[in-house]
Amino acid sequence: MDNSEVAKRLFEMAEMLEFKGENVFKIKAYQKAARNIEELEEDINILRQRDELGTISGVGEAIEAKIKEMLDTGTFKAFEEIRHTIPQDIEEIIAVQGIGPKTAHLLYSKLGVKDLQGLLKAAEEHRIRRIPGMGVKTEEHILIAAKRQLAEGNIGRFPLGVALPIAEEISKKLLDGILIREVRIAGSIRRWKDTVGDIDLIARSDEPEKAIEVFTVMDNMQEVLEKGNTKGSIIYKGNIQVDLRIVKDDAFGSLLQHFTGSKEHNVKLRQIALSKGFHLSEYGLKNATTAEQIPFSTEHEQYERLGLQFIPPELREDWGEIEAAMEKKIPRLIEVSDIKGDLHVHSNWSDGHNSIEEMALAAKALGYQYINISDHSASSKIANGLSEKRLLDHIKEIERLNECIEGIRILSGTECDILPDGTLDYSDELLEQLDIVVVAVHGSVEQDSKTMTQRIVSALENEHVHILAHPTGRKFGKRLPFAMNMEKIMDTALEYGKVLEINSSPQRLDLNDKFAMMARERGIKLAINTDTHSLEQFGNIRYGIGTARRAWIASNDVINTLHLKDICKLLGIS
DNA sequence: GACGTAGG
DNA sequence: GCGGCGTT
DNA sequence: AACGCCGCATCCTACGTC
Repeated sequence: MDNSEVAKRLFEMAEMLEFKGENVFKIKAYQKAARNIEELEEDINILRQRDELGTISGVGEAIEAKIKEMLDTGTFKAFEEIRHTIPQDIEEIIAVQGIGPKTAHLLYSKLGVKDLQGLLKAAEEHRIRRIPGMGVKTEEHILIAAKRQLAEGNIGRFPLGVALPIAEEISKKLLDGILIREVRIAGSIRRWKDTVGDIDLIARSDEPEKAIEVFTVMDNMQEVLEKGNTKGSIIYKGNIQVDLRIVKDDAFGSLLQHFTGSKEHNVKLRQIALSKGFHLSEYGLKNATTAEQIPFSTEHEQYERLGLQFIPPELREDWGEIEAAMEKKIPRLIEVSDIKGDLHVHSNWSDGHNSIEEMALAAKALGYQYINISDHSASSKIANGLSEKRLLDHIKEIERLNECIEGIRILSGTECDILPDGTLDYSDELLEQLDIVVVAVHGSVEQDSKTMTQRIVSALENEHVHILAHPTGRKFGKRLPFAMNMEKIMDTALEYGKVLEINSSPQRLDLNDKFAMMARERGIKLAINTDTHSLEQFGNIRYGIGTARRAWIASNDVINTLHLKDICKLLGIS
């Protein structure tokens, strides 16, 4: 077992103890030990060999013995014993809105509820309201929440590309009335996380209660979860939860910061505040001795008061940004306006909707200096991929257009399939005639890790290749990432000077934040492209930029921030 | 007012 | 359950 | 050195129910 597996077991143990209603501090002790093991630099097996398990903070006599047992046998007795006393599907019950470990345990011990179906039945038969402590309202809520949980297509998290447009739509509607002056999207959407659990909004209003009221009766509202003085919570069309929070204007910055999170970032900020003698909350700082409240109308002021440089929302994950901000070492992150061209664009020659000319003019209108028309290659039959002959015509057409369109350079490219054996879909002679060669895996996506890795490595070794598009192939709700060894692929990309793509399509966002960070740390250059198939999809660039910012990426890590002249020089384009 | 749940 | 503290 | 005692709580807040 490695560190994370040991930590996971300890976390599970804590959860089970919580369900059992064990001593809170005991639960916390397990969680603390697990957290510290997770963050450990060294391999726990090596610590064990040196008999230094006890030096891990939070690991005492009892947990040390359990870790040893785990390292030897893969589990420990106390874990197995307690597991048999707890129903298997308890997690799906705790996942129901409004039910936590205490209620789950109560329902189990009094009614024998051990899975979602049982919960539904208990609610329908009105058995829940008879338990002391539970009432009619609680039962009604459980019934609705359990049904929602069981509903078809309930996936829990939503791709950012689904949630953000809904958040924008709701924000606009809320601003229609006169009660609400300003709405801001907060939470994980504001941090540009690739999937989000809910939509978090904050607003400014002189009459918070009325504003919340308006929110809870808005169009497409399906269910009201909460309606208070400063906060409302609804289920919106599409089964997505939306929370709205309102505070007075003077604390708007504090609220925005709080509701943007992440939770881990907030906890750390609050610890810093404590060390300076303050309590931090969504209302601002409170002097620990005098209880004086200090609200902040902007996030900038609040960070500054804590002795920190301003931290962009995308970095607020407790991935080292707070330490960097203390030393004033937050980098200047890439922005949409840094992008000078799009290197992955489709036209109606393959599966795009618009002509090359239309795409070029749209890009020019965005202020781009160049686009790479990268239509599919012959093997992508469904995508109307270009035969060798059609590719030659494609090249000629681009030549012709470049002569008559001013103000933007159309690069002649391809999105060439990497065939299952690692060879490319076009001959080297043909690839040589192109300005930019983008390669990607499309078919045979089920290959095992070794084969897939070698397939991509072979492609990257080809001297004509410039960019690997959507490297992991994932598509939200449709396809998991390929089985592949990303380390090896990155090693190869670095060795051969190849560029990895951050594909901005909101169903892909591939590379994701973590892999993009890994690439940046290794010094691999990136390209942030839209993979657009229509004029509107150029707008997806914001998703790719958001992902890049989460990876701490700066303008100079990305090749399509270069001016036309410089990118031509870099890629050897005449 | 206590408790449980949920939110970042 | 951990770990710092005072006590023996 | 061994033992028992006791505070701890990754932070701070809102809402609904009983």
